[in-house]
Amino acid sequence: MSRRPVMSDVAARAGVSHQTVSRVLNGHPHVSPTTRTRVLAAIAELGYRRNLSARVLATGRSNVVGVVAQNTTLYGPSSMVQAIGEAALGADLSLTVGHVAGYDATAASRRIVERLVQQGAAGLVFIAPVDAAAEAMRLVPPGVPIVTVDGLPEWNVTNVSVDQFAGGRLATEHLLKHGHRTVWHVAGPEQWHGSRAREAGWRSALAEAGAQAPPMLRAGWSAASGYQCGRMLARIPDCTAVFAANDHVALGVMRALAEQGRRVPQDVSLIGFDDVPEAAYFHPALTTVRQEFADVGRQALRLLLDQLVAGSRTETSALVEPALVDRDTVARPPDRSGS
Amino acid sequence: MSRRPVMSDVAARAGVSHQTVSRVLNGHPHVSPTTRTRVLAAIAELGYRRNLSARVLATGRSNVVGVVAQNTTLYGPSSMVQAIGEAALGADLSLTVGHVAGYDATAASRRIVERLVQQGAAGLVFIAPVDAAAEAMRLVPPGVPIVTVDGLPEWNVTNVSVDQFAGGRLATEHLLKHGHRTVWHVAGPEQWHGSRAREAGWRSALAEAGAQAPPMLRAGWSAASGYQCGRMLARIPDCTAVFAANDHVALGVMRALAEQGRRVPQDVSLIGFDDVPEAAYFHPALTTVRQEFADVGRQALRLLLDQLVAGSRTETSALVEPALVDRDTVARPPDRSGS
DNA sequence: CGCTGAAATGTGAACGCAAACATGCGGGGT
DNA sequence: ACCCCGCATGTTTGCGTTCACATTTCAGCG
Repeated sequence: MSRRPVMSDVAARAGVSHQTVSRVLNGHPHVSPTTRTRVLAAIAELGYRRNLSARVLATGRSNVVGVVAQNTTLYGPSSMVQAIGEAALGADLSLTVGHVAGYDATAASRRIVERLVQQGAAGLVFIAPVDAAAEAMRLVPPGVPIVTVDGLPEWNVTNVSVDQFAGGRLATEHLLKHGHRTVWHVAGPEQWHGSRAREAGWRSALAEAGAQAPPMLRAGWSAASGYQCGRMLARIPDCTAVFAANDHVALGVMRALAEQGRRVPQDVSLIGFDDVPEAAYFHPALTTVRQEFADVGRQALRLLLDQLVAGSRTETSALVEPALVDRDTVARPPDRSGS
Repeated sequence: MSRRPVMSDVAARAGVSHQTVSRVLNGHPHVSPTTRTRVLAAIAELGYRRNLSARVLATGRSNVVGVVAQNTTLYGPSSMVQAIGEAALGADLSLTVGHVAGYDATAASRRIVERLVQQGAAGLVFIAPVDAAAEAMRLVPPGVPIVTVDGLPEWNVTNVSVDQFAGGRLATEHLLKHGHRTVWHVAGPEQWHGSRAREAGWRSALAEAGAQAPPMLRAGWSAASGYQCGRMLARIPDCTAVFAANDHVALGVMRALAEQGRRVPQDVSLIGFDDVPEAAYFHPALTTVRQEFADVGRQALRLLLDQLVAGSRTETSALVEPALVDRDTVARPPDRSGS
């Protein structure tokens, strides 16, 4: 018989009933040690694996949590997925990650959510830095707990994000503190909640210092788009301080600046966001605002777990504080007056 | 009733039998148009989703493929996972990704494989750039198709990888062609098959050109480790050409070189590997060997699909050719003789 | 007008497991 | 000696679906 062995095969081999096998498998009490070892031996000999579908069907419970993620090639999202994965393993949960492809995020998200729900996912984590996820979230049946990462407060679900507003302020204040009159901002894609929050933080810090906000440039998350913006900035003599959407954008800006002969940080100060591992090795080493992505992932899973045991959706939230990492790309502005 | 609706609920509502509902759901013939629309309406009204566990249990078939991946925060692995995910969505397969955490790769891989098998995965993709995966692979029951990515030929399973040996040769030859007497190599972690293959390619090209291989330095994949190696290299006046394990290592090397006042490419030529998106914006722009990760992912899924329809394991393999991307970090060696 | 057969629909079982309930067995208290 | 209780184990049922087969309906044809 080449068919995969089932519980009754094991039972027959061990000379017990299938229920005893079940008990051994689930660590139930009231199984004598000798029987247990006999059953275990039979399992090993047959190479038996229990059928999870049957188990889920019988119990009505599944310990798989679904993750809906997109842009998983980016450092942030991939770090979070990784962290969620590790945390899940620790909590004895299984993880199904749906990777939303780029072309049609809404349709793809839907399909993925549909699959996850049909699979009986016990809970869902949405890495939802853009609005596309919100719509797919509505497909989730009411009973299933949800946690969003980088979601919006008005979605009324448990959410965890880095406090990007605070991060934007931090970056801007740091530059201001060095004596820059104002700070330019190369923002990330406007669909991303994080970009908007950072922008708001930037404006807030500027306003608080009584500085006027220069026009904002719009980049993507890529070095390429940063480079484009950098070429513009390099032509603006007034521009002595730049807050970039993320580290890769900062890299692009830095490159463009260098090509135009503007030195960082002597002529222009620059600050990034994320603190990707290689940022410390840019030339010069990038001053940036660090996001603890792994921490976000862990908290997300913890909040999901809370809901799982509570048995219903709640709406607590967590904010992770970013931290400034001071390296070599921020200095005092060039002394224009020659004092 | 707050219980999730099941097929018979839909059937009752539509005034048909549960089997007719099933037929509609599965697109079977012999259902009259009017009944079909009635059933569809009932499904919509009730918000019915079919229970995938029950379906898998009944059919014995599952259309989920498992992916076992590690180091998913790295650009390469994450790109491949993403590509596999997109391809799977296109083939109407569901993907369960197990992310192996760093600390104990072997144990974690095992647990993940175990889960995937119990879940009834139809096939498995192992992103197996290190040996830890091989052991976990043995846990997979014989009937389940396997494809490895970056696996070893001696594992005797279908494998797809980038031809890293060719890549190593490509890089080395490119430097040699510019007149360098020899090429230094900062290698990646020796557990990774890719590192070893690149190293072999490097040695092969050197031997073919009659150049003597200088001692090899060992880095990780990180810019930090590249920096450490770069500090050594910067002190060696003979060293005019360096082939780095990957782009981030190259970045670290470049940084160390710059700190010691050795210019790239005037004093030292440098070549990376991978072509990460930001490599073009390093300063100077990095010459590198491009790996088409997405292509690898797609091919992996295609080969798995082939096995799925064939119904058994096969041992075909695919090799993806890397390509040299010529940018600004390679030049002729400095003219020592002063000619 | 009744017969044939295909189309449309229904019925019962099976998938592999766990939960609830049932049974047998032995030992301690009175 | 009796009963009761707790441990170890077996039996039955049901989870939600699909599959194989049974049944009904209805059109077409001799």
